[in-house]
Amino acid sequence: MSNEINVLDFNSPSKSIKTQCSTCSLSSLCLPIALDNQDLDTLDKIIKRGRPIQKGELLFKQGDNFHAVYAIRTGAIKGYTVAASGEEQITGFHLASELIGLSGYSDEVYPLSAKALETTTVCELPMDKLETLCDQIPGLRKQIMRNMGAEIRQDQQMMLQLSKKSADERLAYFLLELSSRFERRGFSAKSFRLSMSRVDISNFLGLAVETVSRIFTRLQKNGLIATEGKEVTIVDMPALTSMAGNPEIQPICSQNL
Amino acid sequence: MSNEINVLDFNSPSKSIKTQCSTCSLSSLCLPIALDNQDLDTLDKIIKRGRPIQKGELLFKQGDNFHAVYAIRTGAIKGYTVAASGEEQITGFHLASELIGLSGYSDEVYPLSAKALETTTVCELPMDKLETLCDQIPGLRKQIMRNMGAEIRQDQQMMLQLSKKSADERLAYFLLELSSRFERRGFSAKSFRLSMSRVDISNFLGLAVETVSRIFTRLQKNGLIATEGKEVTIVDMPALTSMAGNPEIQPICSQNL
DNA sequence: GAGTTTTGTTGACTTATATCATGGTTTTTA
DNA sequence: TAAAAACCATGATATAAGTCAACAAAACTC
Repeated sequence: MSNEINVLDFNSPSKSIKTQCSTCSLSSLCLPIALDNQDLDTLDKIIKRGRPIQKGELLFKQGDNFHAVYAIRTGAIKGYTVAASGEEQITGFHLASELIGLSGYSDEVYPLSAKALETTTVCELPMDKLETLCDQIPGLRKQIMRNMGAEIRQDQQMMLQLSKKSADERLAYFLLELSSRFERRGFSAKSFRLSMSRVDISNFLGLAVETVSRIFTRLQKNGLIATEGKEVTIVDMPALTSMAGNPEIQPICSQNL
Repeated sequence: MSNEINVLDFNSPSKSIKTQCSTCSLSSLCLPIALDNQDLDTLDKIIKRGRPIQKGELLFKQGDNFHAVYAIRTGAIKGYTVAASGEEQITGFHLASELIGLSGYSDEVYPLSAKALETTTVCELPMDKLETLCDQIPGLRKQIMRNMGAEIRQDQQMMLQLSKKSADERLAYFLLELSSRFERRGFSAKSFRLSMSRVDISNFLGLAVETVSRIFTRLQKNGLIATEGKEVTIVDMPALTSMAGNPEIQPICSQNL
């Protein structure tokens, strides 16, 4: 079973484990970007590669003890917070090569839950080990702090979207932002699959599902996009961009959180 | 002039500088919380204490080269991002003992501007020096990462507010959150001065000024608060709390960003 | 692969909040 | 300290987006 192979990988000699990270197609996007071979090797040793988590399963739950951060290898994760009153707010969608969980750092517990949108595999970085490494490898510490900085920047960008932009602008922004993230990963910027439901999108954007649905329909009628279920094709990129109101889409950064 | 005295302080022998941090009334809230005397001393040496900045002055500007983070000693700062389209979004108000600027870490430039809401004094922590210290003092590194984690958590909390809560709930939340931050600093939780304008509040909360104004008036009529200009007194704390919809106000953390 | 559940679309109607307009305060500046 | 500017309050009106309702189309499940 692949499960056992993973476990074996984890316990095999460092050389073969190192191959894992250094041959990983995400290596230029994921954490090790600034690390030399020896540091990579050291990092490799602490990474746990477990069985894939299925759609709907939780990677961690709001309030859980903060014990690890996760790098997504394949699949997609949604992060969401639940208010005391029960309202849920999706705080972000996380794709392959992105890190999730660092916000647990401040409180020793995760302030959000993370749920798989499809079958997903992750690299688990246990905090106790990562802490030690951070103090040994300055490059790693920097990389992680950059990551956190990027998340702050992005969340604040989202605050602007939520409080100042119209429904149209928000959805256009959402599509463009996804497009740019797929492109960075070597996928098509024009055609991709939305792994999240319309409900998830509407929740994330602070809109009603019906509104999102209507905008999707209108975008199609106006020839800006084409959709077939969850498959989206951007037909008129300039028009979509102008509809988003000239957004700053991910202004260069080592990580898209 | 006080300006020169500050410069002198900065260049005086370490013992006297150390006194600065260790006698600072904010020391239990600010960065050094987890540091022993020797580490405190080391940290002290890199801190620049410049002249106060006046109301309306910028501490740094969006796009500026990221060269320092700032701990606020007295006064208040607003942080805000400006979209390409010109809309401004206030991302947070920062009070004494809080840190600002860490989000610049990811991009080498500040992704927001920071403007003084009143005359404000800050401790400047130059990044080049702070970087080095982070690699020498694990406690300092942890403290800063906690800080960043807290800011992420808080921004995501704000996303929920902006996308799921009514105008009433947002304003109630805002007042309670400020109240709790003042209390942590040893000030009254019931009575405090809003250093920001109604326009700033409305911008932060994603509302029109008029809406904020009306809610202030209504809260007074209903006996939940009393106001006199920018002075606010919370009269019926339970009612205000229930109006906010049982929010989680700052669930314990070493830093309020 | 028929039935059940979830997800998505569309229309009619409502509502919370924005906008516009005006006047009164407070603060700043000259 | 008078004039200007910025800030705050309140009413009347408009509108973007929410809610409710009904149905269509996927996606599970037994």
